[in-house]
Amino acid sequence: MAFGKGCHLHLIDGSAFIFRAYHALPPLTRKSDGLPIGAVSGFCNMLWKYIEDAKGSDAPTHAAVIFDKGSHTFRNDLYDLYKANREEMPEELRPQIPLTREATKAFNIACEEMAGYEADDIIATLARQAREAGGRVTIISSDKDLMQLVGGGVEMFDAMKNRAIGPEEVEAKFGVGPERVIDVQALAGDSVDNIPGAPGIGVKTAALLINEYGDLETLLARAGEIKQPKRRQTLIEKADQIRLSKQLVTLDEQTPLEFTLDDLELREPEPEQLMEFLNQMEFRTLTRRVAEKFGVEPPPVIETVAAPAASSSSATKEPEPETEQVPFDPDSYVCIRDAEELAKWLDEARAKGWVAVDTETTSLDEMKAEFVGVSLSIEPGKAAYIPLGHTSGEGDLFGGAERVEGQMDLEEALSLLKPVLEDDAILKIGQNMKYDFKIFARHGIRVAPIDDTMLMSYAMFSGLHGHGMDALSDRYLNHQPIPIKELIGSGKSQITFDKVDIAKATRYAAEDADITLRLWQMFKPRLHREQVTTVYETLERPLVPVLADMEMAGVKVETAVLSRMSNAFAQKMAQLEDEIGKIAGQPFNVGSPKQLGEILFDQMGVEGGKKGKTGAYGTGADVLEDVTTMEDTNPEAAKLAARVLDWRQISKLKSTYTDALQTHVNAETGRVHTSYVISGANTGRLASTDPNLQNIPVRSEEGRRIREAFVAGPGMKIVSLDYSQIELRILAHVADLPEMREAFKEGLDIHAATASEMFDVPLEKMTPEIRRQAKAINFGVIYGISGFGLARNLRIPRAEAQGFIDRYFERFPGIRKYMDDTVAFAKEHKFVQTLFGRKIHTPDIVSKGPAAGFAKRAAINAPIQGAAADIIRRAMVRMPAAIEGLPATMLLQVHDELIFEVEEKAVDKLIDAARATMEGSAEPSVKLSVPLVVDAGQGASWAAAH
DNA sequence: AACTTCACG
DNA sequence: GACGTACGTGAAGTTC
Repeated sequence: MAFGKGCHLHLIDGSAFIFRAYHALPPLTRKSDGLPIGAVSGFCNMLWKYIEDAKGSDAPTHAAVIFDKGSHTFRNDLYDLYKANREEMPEELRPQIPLTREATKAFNIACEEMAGYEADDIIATLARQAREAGGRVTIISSDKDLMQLVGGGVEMFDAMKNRAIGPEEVEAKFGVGPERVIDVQALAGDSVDNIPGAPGIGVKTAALLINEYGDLETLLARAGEIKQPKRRQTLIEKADQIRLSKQLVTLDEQTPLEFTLDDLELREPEPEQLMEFLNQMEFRTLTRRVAEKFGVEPPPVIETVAAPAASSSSATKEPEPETEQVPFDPDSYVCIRDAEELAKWLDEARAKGWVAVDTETTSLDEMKAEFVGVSLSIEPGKAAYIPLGHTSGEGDLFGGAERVEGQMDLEEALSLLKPVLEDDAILKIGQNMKYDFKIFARHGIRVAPIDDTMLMSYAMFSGLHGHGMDALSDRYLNHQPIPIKELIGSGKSQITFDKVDIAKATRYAAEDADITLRLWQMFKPRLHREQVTTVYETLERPLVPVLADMEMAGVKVETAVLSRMSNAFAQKMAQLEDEIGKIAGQPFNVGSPKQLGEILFDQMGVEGGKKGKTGAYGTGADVLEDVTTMEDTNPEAAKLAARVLDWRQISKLKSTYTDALQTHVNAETGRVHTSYVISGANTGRLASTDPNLQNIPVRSEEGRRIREAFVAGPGMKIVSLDYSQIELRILAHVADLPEMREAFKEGLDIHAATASEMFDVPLEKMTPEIRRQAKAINFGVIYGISGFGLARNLRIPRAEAQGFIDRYFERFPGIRKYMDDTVAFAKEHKFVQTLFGRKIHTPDIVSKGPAAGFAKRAAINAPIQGAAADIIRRAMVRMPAAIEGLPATMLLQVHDELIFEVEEKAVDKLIDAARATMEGSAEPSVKLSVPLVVDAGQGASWAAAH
């Protein structure tokens, strides 16, 4: 039926329905997999009720549900702060948005949206068209922004209050008729949508003014006549802002729609289609109601395996894929070679609200990597690869290799990808997203929002297995991906990805995106079941952009300083080698523990045993140190050991630091860019690689000088802030040690205070030796103390060490309870937890033999080390906002320390802001019973800042 | 690739 | 009664 006179169009504001449903209902989840489903449930119930209610005498002939699409509209182009203070869409809600589209279609109601326009604009346009065609319109919404449309056959209906909104109701709200609503809104502004309006003028005053002058333009033209000086001044000065506001609140009645009113003709739901959807969502009640209504049998209820309340994770292979899995088919993957095809895929991503993304590049180093291709996946089995930088031939000094035909232009592809990658209504899913984030960031694209399957795995399964894609695919999808080696080879003959044939690359790269999407679909609901959603969302995921920015910033390193040190070290080493050769009676490779062992123990007759599976002599520093004490029995060996120790120290500094660091200086930036592995340590700590900047020497005077090469740029300073004794403070809190808590509150030297408590020595009579022993015990406790270990560390008899430990437990009874409770918890659950909910799995806790001992100590240590890691992660996530506007950059993290580069004049401000953020970062999640204290230092170099 | 050693918190 | 033991990392060099 063509739309015309006598027709009645119902327009449902879909977004309003969704939000109302979301906020009205408790957070329901789908039973079979834990998918959040509350908003969809509410949405369906509202639609059903609407259909039932709409059947009276005034029934609609045409109807549509209108949705917003994306968040960027033409209004953002007019005013970049439009809706800028909108809160992020709740995490639980995001995956439900596409489902509400599906629900609408299942109800057989037209479902419309339009990129670049708000739902309100589509509603305005349809209302105008219907009005002009002589029909009537009812807008199902109570949104005040739609009230400008009321009149001339258009009215609104508030479904919650069950009342119509006509011209009288609009006038009651705005003080003017519908035709002047936008004038009032332009003046009054709107804090929700961040429309500025005229400062100091609200709806009441606006209506007064409009009623007096007739309309907005007249008012602005005659603003000079206004008596109140403040009001007059505002209207004159802010006229532009008010006109802009009017533009923003005015709905676009000329939205270019791709459908007509006739397409919206109301249809009865198809019972089967509808029930299949409802059943899939596992809405039992509604499914039954619908079945009754249509007089058909409800479909069989989906068998659900109730999710266990506690964690169900185990070290064994998961039998997860219960439902039929779409088979992997590399031949089905699409190779995207032109803009039309890419646009098609991106539209599907928009419709779904998510897309898995993976990049292929020429290097593992994100700071050097060039784009070779991008792969996308929208649903399991459906993936595509966009080749962008494949080359052939060798290339030479004068020209790059030849570009392979049939590839999109990189810039063109990126310009199409950018709006999707930055659209906050489209979730970008990746495996190790920090890598892809950095590649895109270097091309001016900030990917957001994101999900990362590697980090999901880390949050759920830390301690159980690795989180690389191959391992996850094998374990959870029972699928072995194409090994990268098959494409690029290995070792010396390895090639870069751009040299890979496009057809092969498509099969490999698209598969990665496919796997990532499948893993995500499996992991997302499981985060809830494992109760680590908050950990993932507050401690893992938000770290991705923060770390990416730190890594991209890099730290300035003076190669000249390092080079000078290298030369000095080389000289010293040669000298020592010479001496060592003379003592040994023959030259040998000092760097070879095997040769050294044979010379020391076989030729020079030092008493000492073999160890290790290989049967080689142990020649570690502790062994050699023992040998140096044999001046009386074997003076030659003692001397040799001492020289070797010196040589080893210098060799280490040279090869690992002064030499290697220089090779890591990026040619373009002149700085060193480390890479942090978020899932690197089981406890929640980060790991730093390529190069590792978390183990730059500091303990020895010689080594510490390497930090002099880590410098600030001109006019800048290096600032270092570190948590003081954070692990002991956490121990004092979690193990409930009142004496230690008090010591921290009083700001005492904690090791001295411990010594005083243990050995009954007053603080003023403390000796360095007693304090040293107490310090060793304090650390021992954190590591899961044993008499043997403490004895070795302090080089005292085992019985004496055990005596210390007994005494410690006696004085701090909370310690023993903490240890016992933690181990018992680990045995029961096979994991331990930090204060912030991070889980660290300890499957070996039940094994027999030495592994059990390791697992036990790891279980004792993990909640402490892990909580400290959580605390600094929280600080890092908050840091960008905390130091916003300051000329400062966060550069490095070293477990309990954050390092910044700051303009000299802002050093004090930076320290204040960063310290406050760090000291307060446990809150509000955890209120510690001990204060967190942060020490700060500054200087031209890292050495000076420490 | 495994092992040893040693740098850091 | 014996066995092995501090917790968490990454990199370089040697050996197999």
